Amino acid sequence: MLSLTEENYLKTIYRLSDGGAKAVLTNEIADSMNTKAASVTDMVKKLSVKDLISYEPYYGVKITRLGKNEALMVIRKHRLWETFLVDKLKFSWDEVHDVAEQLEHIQSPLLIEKLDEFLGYPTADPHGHPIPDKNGKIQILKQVPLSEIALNKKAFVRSVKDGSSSFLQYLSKIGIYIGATITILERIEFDGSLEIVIDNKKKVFISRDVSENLLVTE
Amino acid sequence: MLSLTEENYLKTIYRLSDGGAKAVLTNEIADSMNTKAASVTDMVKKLSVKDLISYEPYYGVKITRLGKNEALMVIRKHRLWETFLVDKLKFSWDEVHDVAEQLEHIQSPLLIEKLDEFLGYPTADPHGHPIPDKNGKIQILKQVPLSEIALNKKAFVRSVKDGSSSFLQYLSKIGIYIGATITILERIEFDGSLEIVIDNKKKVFISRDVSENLLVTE
DNA sequence: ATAAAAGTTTAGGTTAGTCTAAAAAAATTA
DNA sequence: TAATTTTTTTAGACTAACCTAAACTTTTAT
Ligand SMILES: [Mn+2]
Ligand SMILES: [Mn+2]
Ligand SMILES: [Mn+2]
Ligand SMILES: [Mn+2]
Repeated sequence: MLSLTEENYLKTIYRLSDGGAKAVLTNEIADSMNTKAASVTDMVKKLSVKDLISYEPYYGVKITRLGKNEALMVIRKHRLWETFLVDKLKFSWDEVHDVAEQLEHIQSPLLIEKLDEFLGYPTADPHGHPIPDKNGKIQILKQVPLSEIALNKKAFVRSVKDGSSSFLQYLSKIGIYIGATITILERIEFDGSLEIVIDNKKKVFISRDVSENLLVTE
Repeated sequence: MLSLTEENYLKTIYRLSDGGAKAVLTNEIADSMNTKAASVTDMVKKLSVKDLISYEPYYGVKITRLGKNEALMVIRKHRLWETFLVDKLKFSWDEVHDVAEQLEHIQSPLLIEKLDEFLGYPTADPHGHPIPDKNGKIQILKQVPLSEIALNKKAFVRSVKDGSSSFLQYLSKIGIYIGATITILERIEFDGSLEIVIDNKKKVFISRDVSENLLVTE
């Protein structure tokens, strides 16, 4: 069984490698986890011995099938718990991440099975992120940043790229939520900001940065 | 903030001291936690510095008001989680303890507040044990072991003294649950075992040991 | 192609929590 | 009361996860 720390490393490596596609460098992991490169080197050696990643000194690490599966199970737990917190306990979507970061490490297959059932086998968490099923299968929806949508085309908000509290709180404040309808009225040449209308009702201006972190479908 | 280990020590000391009443010896703690006396000595020094217990070498430890409150908050979390697992996720009462042992260490006052509300502010867990409120107040019900009840008097099962899986599974098997009605038909002189009738329907024999671990009210 | 810079690993330490074995204190027994 | 046994503490070590500083590779720049 993996330690809390090992689980966190695997999750980070999985994310930084874009789901196992590319190799990840020591410093990337260190930056992402707020640790030092020397600590990362120690840990990747450990994970390597357990066949969760393959590690070649100076060349970074690649996650193995085994490691990928472990990472997906942690992500599954994280997102199921976030869904529980929002759907059942009435947390707002900007309050759940830190608590889920703790809950994701609870070890009990039965608990996750029953939680999943209790929630009605959800396929996405409160931020629109897909929830892997018990076999690690993820339902992938092709989404694009709002910034790439043409003028006057209706788009539906599906997920957020950045899940930080401040971003989520800002979205709530201006009336954007998962499922909202957005139409771009004007694209400002100068800074790439957009004038949009939300749910055919509310007109607001959003920065390029915001539009790039909103993923939508047409 | 307390570590998981510190929380577990405090909970154990609280329990072994009968809620703070009496002093607890090093070896009692060691036995109860499956550690060694030397480890306990180290930890009680640490807890003592934090004013959670008072410790005099060779004389055992007494829990302070502060330590008692911390212990009660861990117990509160443990019992709320057990209630959640049984009431919402449909765990059976013999499956919840080990998972709650993990969940009790999640740090989030908001989570516990919302969980309590979601469960309808329960006052007892699935084993009939009282749930401290957010101020640490416990509702005490005077209960007696079934072994002390007179013949042919109706008694209601309120809680179990022993919460082990095997005991709980046995109770379920013979039809005893929290709230069940029990009447003693005969007390066997030889070994103190009892012939009882459950819910005015089912007659069974139970050992003295079982009758001493069932707490009832008349 | 060599020197400088950047990135990574190694060496050696720290802390929390654990252990065993030895020393010390308290309790029990003769 | 003195000897023995039991309990507790101290001393010294171990592991997981972290750190800083130094050494070593790899990359980039001259
Ligand atoms: Mn999250
Ligand atoms: Mn985590
Ligand atoms: Mn329990
Ligand atoms: Mn615990």
